[in-house]
Amino acid sequence: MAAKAAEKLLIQQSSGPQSRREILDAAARLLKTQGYRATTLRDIAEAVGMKAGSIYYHFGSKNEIVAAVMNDGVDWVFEAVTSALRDLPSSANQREKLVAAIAAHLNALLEYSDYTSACLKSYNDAPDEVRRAARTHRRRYEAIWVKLIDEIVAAKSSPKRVSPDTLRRAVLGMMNWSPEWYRSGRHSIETLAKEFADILLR
Amino acid sequence: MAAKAAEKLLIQQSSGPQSRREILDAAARLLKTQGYRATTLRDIAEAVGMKAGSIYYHFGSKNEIVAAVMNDGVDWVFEAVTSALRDLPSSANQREKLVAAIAAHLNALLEYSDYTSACLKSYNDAPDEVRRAARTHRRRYEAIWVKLIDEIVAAKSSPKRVSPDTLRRAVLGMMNWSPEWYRSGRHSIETLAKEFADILLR
DNA sequence: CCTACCGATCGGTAGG
DNA sequence: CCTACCGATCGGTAGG
Repeated sequence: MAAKAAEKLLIQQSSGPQSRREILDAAARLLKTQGYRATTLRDIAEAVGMKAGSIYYHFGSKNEIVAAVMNDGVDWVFEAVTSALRDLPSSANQREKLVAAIAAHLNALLEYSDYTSACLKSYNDAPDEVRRAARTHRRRYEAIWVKLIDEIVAAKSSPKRVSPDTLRRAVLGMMNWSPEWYRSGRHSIETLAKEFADILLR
Repeated sequence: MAAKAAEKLLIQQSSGPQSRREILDAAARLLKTQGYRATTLRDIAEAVGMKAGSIYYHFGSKNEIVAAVMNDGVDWVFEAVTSALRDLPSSANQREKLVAAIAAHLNALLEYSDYTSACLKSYNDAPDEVRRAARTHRRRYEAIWVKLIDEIVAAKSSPKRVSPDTLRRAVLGMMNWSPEWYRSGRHSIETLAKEFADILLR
């Protein structure tokens, strides 16, 4: 009896880890456009062809889904920028490093990763419990920019009288504001990265 | 009978325009911290010591309140930047104009106007009907920055190879991202404005 | 993984 | 300006 019930469950559900990822993909896509409050479990369920209650077979709560999306989103852009810097020749100068980092960040945010843009869009509206979970990831990512900008300032490649904190906040602001105006196809991320670097460097 | 009912109404309500403005003030304060979806009519009503249904004595809908806040918020920062530029001596150079405009914008966004920050926070989550109403105001405001940045680029005071569009989006991004990290008292808007201008100018 | 449902809350309305 | 209420919708649960 119990075995038969278990068998029935196996037929009704898709392969476990796969639908988990499908749910996160759908949630990321909805979160990046609608934000935390407007994205309902019913929206997510419908996007993956499920009923609302079935989501709880894969996740314990809406916030667990949102937290997973946000953490993955930060980790994704962390990996993108880290590997972009790692792939640079050791002869690369400050400007080339900065352009590579900006391009990788913009690419994750604007083209590649619904997860990264979902995090940016939803972070401030998510409850404290979710934000606390994401904070560790965010700090790890921001450390990349602290180091990069500090190096630039130390090498006197940045404008005089501008503190490292302000310079870092400026570049993050320029980049993270871009979803407000960027249109895929109409703008080139490589060109934007070079322009942003030209603004920031002396 | 009808006169007596009207008299009773007059006793129960505060003076009309005043509570209208109180409602908008409360809505602006809630919208700037919680955003469009999380700000409920019950929140707004409670903040002004009313019951939820009574709000409809002053406004036709939640969206009417939100639209009024957003339009006022853009008009406020428009006036702040316009008068800051007007008050400059005619001998003012590009850098002084840019610093004045940035300081006025940051001041409205970070210190003075709940309405301006409410608009920034809520615009993307508000329904189309509200955004359409605000769009006219936003375009009028953005025209200030188009003109200012175009003048700077024409005077060759900006970095080479950076288009006016990108330079304008960069400064707006730097400024509009500031609510993410700015802490009143710990940062000086005057200092920030000068640093931002130093980043943007050659 | 679905059906059926719960309590809470939302924007808004009727009637006074 | 309040009381009392409406239909819709939310996150979440029980039971299969």
